Amino acid sequence: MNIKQELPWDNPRFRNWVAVARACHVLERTLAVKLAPLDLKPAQLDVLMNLYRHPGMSQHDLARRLLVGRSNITMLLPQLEARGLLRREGDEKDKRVLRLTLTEAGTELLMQALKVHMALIEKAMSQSTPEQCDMIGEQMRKIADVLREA
Amino acid sequence: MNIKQELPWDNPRFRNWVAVARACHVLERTLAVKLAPLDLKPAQLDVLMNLYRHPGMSQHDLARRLLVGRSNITMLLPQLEARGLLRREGDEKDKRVLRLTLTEAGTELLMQALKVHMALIEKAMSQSTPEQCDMIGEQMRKIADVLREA
DNA sequence: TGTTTAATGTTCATGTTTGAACTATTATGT
DNA sequence: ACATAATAGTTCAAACATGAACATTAAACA
Repeated sequence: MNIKQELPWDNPRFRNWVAVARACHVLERTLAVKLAPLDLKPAQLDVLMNLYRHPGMSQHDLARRLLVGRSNITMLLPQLEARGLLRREGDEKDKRVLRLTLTEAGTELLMQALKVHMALIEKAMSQSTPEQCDMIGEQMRKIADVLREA
Repeated sequence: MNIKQELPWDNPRFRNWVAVARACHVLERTLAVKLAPLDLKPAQLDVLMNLYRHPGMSQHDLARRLLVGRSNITMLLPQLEARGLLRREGDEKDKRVLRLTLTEAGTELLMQALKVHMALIEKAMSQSTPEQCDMIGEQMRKIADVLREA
């Protein structure tokens, strides 16, 4: 039983990744608080953002983009649909799929939420130079790619 | 109604932060899968890690470190205690607080889990140079600091 | 064509997270 | 000392996420 392996805390990659995870966590929690006045949760904002950028998405596509299960989407959408923020319409060619689109009200609310989200991110990343910021984004995209193959 | 504000997707800080959040999400999900053989969830691993580094912590301190509510800790600990991974002992001086420490078995399991966690992080960050990696960690710590005051 | 396989979305049972109300204990202030 | 505040931990109900099993529809292929 070799307990005395090299401890991760001595490893820069480990320590630095822990910092990434913490920053993510803190920002997510802060965002939840700031979105509360709009009666919107971060997960719901993610839905609206994706529908704005990719109108006509299926629920399956949305689930894959959000990295959650399909059932999660099924549970999530009715609330938003009931609030008139999005529409679900059956696809003509493939009767299995439901096509998702934002309504006017959904777009409107999204824009308000984006102001909040944007302001928070601006504040968070205001310490980084544009070059640092771009480098971070580049590395993170690589990480996501590497892991999706894992 | 000025819908045509500058859209966040044109903003480098926004796009890059989205990449950070995605990378975090993917790594967390992957970690959950890889920890499954040890019958351990990421949240539980976080507990063990913190107790290893800060033996004798109170539940309140642990909750603050993990950025979760106190009740979460109350729900989380009994499972780990029942598995003999940690001990909860009342403080002598302040009868309100419970002091937490890892058992031998807890330390043992933690070491195994850390190997898994470490390997995953190594793989994820293998694309970054040490300088890039340190820079990322540094920026993320700044972000956490900035937001905790928000 | 007819049969098998795969894909989409839903349902449901399970486990997790959260915040508010509560108990017990300690600190503060008069 | 005594009343008031604050703190540590628990309980509980509600919100949320997850994965397996299911129904419906489409694709593959014999």
